[in-house]
Amino acid sequence: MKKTEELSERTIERLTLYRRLLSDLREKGLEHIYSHQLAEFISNTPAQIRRDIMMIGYVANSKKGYTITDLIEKIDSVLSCCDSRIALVGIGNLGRAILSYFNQQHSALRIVAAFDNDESRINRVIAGCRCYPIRILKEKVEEEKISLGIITVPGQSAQDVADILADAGIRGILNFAPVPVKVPDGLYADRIDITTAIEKVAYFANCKSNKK
Amino acid sequence: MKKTEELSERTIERLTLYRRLLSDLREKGLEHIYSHQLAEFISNTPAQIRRDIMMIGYVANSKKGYTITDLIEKIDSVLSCCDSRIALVGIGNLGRAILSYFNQQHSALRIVAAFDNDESRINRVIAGCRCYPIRILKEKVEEEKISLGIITVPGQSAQDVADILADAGIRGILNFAPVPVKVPDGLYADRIDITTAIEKVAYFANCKSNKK
DNA sequence: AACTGTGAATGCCTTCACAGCT
DNA sequence: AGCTGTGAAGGCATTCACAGTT
Repeated sequence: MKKTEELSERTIERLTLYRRLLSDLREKGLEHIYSHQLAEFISNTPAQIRRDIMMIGYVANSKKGYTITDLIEKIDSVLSCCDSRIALVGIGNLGRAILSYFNQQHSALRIVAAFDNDESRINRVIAGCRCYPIRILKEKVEEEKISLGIITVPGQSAQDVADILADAGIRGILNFAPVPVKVPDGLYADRIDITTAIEKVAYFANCKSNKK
Repeated sequence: MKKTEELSERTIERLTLYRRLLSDLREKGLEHIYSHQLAEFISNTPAQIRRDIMMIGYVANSKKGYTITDLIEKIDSVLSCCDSRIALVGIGNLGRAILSYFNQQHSALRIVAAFDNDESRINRVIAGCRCYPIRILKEKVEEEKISLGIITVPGQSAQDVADILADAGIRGILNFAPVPVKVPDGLYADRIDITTAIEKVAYFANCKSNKK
C-alpha cells in the first residue's frame, strides 16, 4: 500500500464524513460530483475538499469531477488500514445508546464486547453484543482480538478503565467521560465531551445573537 | 460586564473543562493551584493554561498560583452570559441517554423539554423533562423561553428538525446526527459526530502502532 | 526561587489564486 | 469554459522564552 504522507486529524474527520455522504449519493444513483457540490452539502469550501482529496492521492479522471464509486473506494483504502474490533466499557444509558447506534450502521468497525462492573448489567446481549464483567476484560480482548476501546463510565472511574484497557493491549481509546484520561505512549486516545459541547453552544449562541 | 475580546472555540472548550476540574478540586478541599498542576491533570502545557486564563482576564493573586474559588467564579462569569433552557429533539436511545446524562449534573443549563414524532414516546417524563410531539415545538419553545436545541434524530430527519428549531427562534443547535445541517445566519450550530470519532480513533490507533 | 503574564516565534490548517487539463 | 491540483499566502492556535512579581 502506498504510504500517504501523514494525514491530519482534521482531514481524517472530513474524509469519514465524505465517505458517508458519497455513499448516500451513490445510493441515489449519482455517479460523479464536483468539489463545489460536495462543499455545498457539508458547508465547506471547494478548496478544502480538493486539498483533502489531493492528500489521499485520488485524481479526478475527467471533466465530470470525481467518480463517486472510485473516490469511496480510495477513502476506504486509506481509512480501512485499521483494525476493527471494539470493546465498550460502561453499560449505562450512554453506553447502551452508543452500542445500538453504532452497531446498527457499521460493518468494518464493530463493537463486539461490552463490559461493566454492575452484575445486573452483564450476560445480556445488546445490539448483537454480549456483556461481560470487567474482570475478564483482558482475557476477552485477547480472545476476540479487540484493538479499540470506548469508555462510557462516570468520570471517577474513567482513568481506572483506561488503565485496564491499556494493560489489555488495546491500541486506541474513545473516551466519553467528562474528564480526560492519561494513556501510555503509543496508545491513541480521543475524547467526546458532551457537557463541553453543550456549554460551548450556549456560549456562542449567545455571542452571535448579541453581535447582530 | 467587561467585554472580553472574542474567545476562540478551543479556549471555550478548555474553560468548561477547567471549571469542572476546579470544582472537583475545590470539593476535595484544595484552595490554590499552579498552571503546571492544572496542565498535568488534563495533559496540556502550562503555557496553554496560563494563556487561556489570561484571555478571560483573571490574574493570580499571589505566589500560591490561582485561587480556585475565584477562578471558578471568573470562568462562570464568562460562560454564564448564556441562556440556559434547552430542547431536545429525538427521544431514541441516544436522546434519552443524553437527557439523563446531562440533566443529572447541571443546573445552569437544563434540558427542559423533549420532542419526538413517535406517539409512543411522548407524554413521558425522563430525567425531569416532559416529552411532547414535535408539532407543538414552536409553541413550547416560546412558552418555556427555550433558546438552544439538541438534535438526536436519524440523519435523514436532521435538516427538517434544524429548520423547525430555527423557525421556532432557537439560537444555538448541537447536532448529534451523522450529517451536518444548514442553519440561517446568526444561529450557531455545532456537531458531535460519534461515527467519525470512532473511525478516527481506529485510524490513528493503527498509525501510531505502525510507527513505533 | 518559582511562579505568572505575555510578545514573539513556530507550526498547523485553510484559503487564495492560478496554471494546467479536458 | 469550467473544472482540478497545488504553491504560496494568510490566519489561528500553541509554544517558547523571558521579564516582571512576590
